[in-house]
Amino acid sequence: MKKGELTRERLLNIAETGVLSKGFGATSIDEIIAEAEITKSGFFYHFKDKNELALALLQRYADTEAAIIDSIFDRATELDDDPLHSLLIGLKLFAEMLDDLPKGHPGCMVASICFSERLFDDKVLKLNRQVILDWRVRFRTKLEAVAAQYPPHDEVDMDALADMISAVVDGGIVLSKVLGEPQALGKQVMLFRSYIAFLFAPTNH
Amino acid sequence: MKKGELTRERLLNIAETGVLSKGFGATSIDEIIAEAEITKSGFFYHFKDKNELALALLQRYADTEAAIIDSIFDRATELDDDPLHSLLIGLKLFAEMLDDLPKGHPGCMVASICFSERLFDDKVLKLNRQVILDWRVRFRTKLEAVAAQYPPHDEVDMDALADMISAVVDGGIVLSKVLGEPQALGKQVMLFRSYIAFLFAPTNH
DNA sequence: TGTACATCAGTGAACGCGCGTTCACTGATGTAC
DNA sequence: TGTACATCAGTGAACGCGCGTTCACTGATGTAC
Repeated sequence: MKKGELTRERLLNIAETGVLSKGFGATSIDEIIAEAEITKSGFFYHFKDKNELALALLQRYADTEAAIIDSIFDRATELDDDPLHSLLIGLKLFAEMLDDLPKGHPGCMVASICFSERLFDDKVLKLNRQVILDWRVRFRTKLEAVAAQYPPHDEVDMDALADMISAVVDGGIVLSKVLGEPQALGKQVMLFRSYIAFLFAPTNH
Repeated sequence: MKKGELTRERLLNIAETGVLSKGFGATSIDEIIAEAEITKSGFFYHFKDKNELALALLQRYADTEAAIIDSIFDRATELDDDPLHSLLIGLKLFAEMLDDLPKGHPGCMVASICFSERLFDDKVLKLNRQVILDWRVRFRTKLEAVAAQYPPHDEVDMDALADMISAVVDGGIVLSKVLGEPQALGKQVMLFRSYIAFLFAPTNH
């Protein structure tokens, strides 16, 4: 990796922790460059303005999160190839991973951006939307595979059900942060898992 | 109501819509006073600084939300005094109310404050925590009444289950805002309701 | 292998605007005697 | 009923700081011939 890319990456790392803990508006460029030990003009060499920083930040965040989720659920499929069981295993692994983060999940970029909308241009807002929609597709596929084999015991909108994982994670992050209880997030994911288990439970016959 | 209280209330209303749509940091005093048609010093006559505004805003928000929730669930108890049925009715009424809000739920004050922590002093953060804990107690009581009569079919942490309504609402608000789908929030509440129905479903015997 | 030029990865100084906050003052309303 | 004073609900002007952004410049590295 070239020198410039390294600096850029360092700037993104510092910005990320700032944004996730304090929000985007409260994370100033001055603060980022102070920690990165670079001048302000150096920052603007890498990002033409703050919007471009937000875009890069969100993009990177979405990519790494997606990779983590995929690896977890791939592992779950390795352990059991039944769609329902592998989904339940995946959700448990996911919850455990969230619990193992030493200081709790650092917060969700999507929600963070969502609550300071006005500071961003259309590109950022569209990408934010896309991130949620990607999660929807990702889980919808799994849920449909489950539903094909285990008919659900309640009429549910599959898109909404797929979105529920995003909602529970985002809501769980809020809980964790506000209460100061890092394990709150993992517990919420386990409750969602419990719901999935009921919804698709095999009928005894 | 005296003249001063009226102005104060107007300031709070304007500030509230600002904070809920754009976040606290992005809602400036200049903007609030412009809409209220008052001078800046007039604003500082009512609130000694921006933190005091946040505190008043959060307090008022929590109170009115609590009143709405209580009236909905009181109504539900009127309709059916069985604890499970009344909870399910209450959740349905709640979801319908959320769907009927013309532009969707304006956003959650708690989450909004949560994502710009650093701008607030301890008082505000403590109150934010208290609001979540109040919701916990409120729902925990209902859930325990249900559990006493209908043993749950899964071992669940009652506090976490009570918190789940907060998580689902906050997460649902994020979904609604980011996707631009106002009905997303109501759907999430209905999914939570579906979970409650499974969890406490009477056993056929 | 040496020179000329281009690109990379920044520096340093300045700017202007918006923001929260302060402070001395004021006209209208309420209260005491 | 009239006067004196106090409180209420603000006004108007100024301040200083931090913020995002710009612009002219520069030393180090890479590339062409």
